[in-house]
Amino acid sequence: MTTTVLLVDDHPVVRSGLRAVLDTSEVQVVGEAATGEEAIALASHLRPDVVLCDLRLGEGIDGIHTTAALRALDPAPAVLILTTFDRDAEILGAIEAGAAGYLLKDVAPDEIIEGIKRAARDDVVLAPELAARVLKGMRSPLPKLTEREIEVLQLMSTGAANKEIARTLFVTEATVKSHIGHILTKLDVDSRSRAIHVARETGLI
Amino acid sequence: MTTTVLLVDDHPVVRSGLRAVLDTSEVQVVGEAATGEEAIALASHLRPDVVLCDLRLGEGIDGIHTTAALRALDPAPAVLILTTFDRDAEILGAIEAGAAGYLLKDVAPDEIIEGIKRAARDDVVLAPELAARVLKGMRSPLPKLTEREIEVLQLMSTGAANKEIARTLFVTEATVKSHIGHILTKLDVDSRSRAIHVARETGLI
DNA sequence: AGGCGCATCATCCAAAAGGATGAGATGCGA
DNA sequence: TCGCATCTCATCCTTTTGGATGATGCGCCT
Repeated sequence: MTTTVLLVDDHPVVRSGLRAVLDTSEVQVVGEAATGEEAIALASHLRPDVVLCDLRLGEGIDGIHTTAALRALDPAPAVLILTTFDRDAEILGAIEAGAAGYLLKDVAPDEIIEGIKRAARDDVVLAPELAARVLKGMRSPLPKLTEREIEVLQLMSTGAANKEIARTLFVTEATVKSHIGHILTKLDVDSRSRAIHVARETGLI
Repeated sequence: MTTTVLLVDDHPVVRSGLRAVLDTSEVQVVGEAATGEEAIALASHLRPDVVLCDLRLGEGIDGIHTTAALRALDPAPAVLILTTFDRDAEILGAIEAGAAGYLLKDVAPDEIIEGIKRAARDDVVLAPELAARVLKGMRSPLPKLTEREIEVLQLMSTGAANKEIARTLFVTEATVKSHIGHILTKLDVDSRSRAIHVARETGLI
C-alpha cells in the first residue's frame, strides 16, 4: 500500500523538489504547507501517514512545536524532520517532541524516500552522522538553565555588559552576576564568551 | 530565445525543486552541480547564460569564490545567488565577486524565473528586502580588519581568553591585547562579547 | 510545617579585560 | 628613500568579570 505524506517547508522551491523526488516513488504527496499552523490544520483532515517537516519555518511556530502539535492529533502522523542544520539541541528537542527521525537535507533522494517509508512503519530514522551525536547528547545531557538564566544568557550573547543586563531586566548588577555565576558553573566554563560559544553550539540559544 | 541555466546547490532536493520549477518556464536547465569546483568545470564547457548558485556549498569552496571563478570565465555567465541566509557581508561579498544578484530561497517560483531572465540580460537582481540593506551597507562600510585581527576575532568568538589566543598564535598576551584593542576600536564597541556579536551580525566571521 | 528551587541582593577578593601610550621591526608602494 | 600600515611587545592604570559565600523572600510540593 502507498504511503501518504504531507510536506511542510517554508521554501516553495524545496517543496517542489521534494514533490519531484517523491513523485518517482510509491510515496504519495497529499499536501503541502508553508507554515506550522497550516501543517497542523492540513494534517488533521488529510490524515497523512507521515509529515515531512522542516525545522525552520520562517515567521510562525517552529518545527519542534509543530511536531508536538502533530503528535497530539488522533490519529497522529509520524513526523520526519528534514533540515539543513544539525544543532544538537534541536535534534534532541525534535525527538522529545515525538519526531520519528531527523534527516539532513543533503542526503540523496533515495534516502528520503526510504526514510519516509520507515517512518510510516514507526521505525526510528536518524542520519548516521547524527545518531552518534544524539546518543552522546543522551549520555551528557545539557545542564538545565532556568528561564531567567536563559534570559541573561541571551542578553550576554548580544554583547551586553552586566550593567546593561541589569538595567534591561530591572534588577541589580549583583543579581545579574549571581545568575551569570550559575550559568558559568552549569555550562562548565569560566568566561562569558565561552558560555556564549557553547550555548550557540549546543543550540541552547 | 531561451535562457540556459546551470544549477549549483549541494542539496539534491533543492536542485530537483529548481528543476521542477524551471521546467514550467522558458528557462532551460542545462546542468546541475553539487560543488563549486564542479560548477566551474561544467560552466566552462556548457556555457550557460546564467549560473544559479547557492552560497553554502558544503565541504568545498563557497559561493563567493565560485562566483569569482565563474566570472573569470570567457564567456562569463551571469551569476545569480540563491540562498537561505541574508547576512550582510555575504551579500556584499557576492556582489563584489561579480554576482548579478541575490535572491532568498523563500521567494515565489515566479520570482526565481523572472530573476534568471533578468540576470541573463545583465540586469541587477536584488530581493527588495535586501536592496535597502545593501545600500545601507554601502553608506557605512564595514571597517576593514587586518588578517591578523580577523584571526584573533575568530579565536575570541570561540570563547578563547587572551592567554589562549596568545598561545595559539605564538605571540605574547600583550600583542593579543593590542590586536583586540584595535578590533574594538574599529568595530566601535567596548567589550569582546559585543565585538563577537557585531562580527557575527555583519558576517565578518 | 518544613524543605527546596529560584530569584533577589550584598560583600570581598582575585583575575581578566580594556584604554592610553609608546616603540622597535618589517615590508610595501609612492 | 620615505612614509605608512602591520605586527610585535611593553607598562601603567581602570573597569569589568568571575568566584566564594551568605542572606532574604517567595512559591510549590509533600
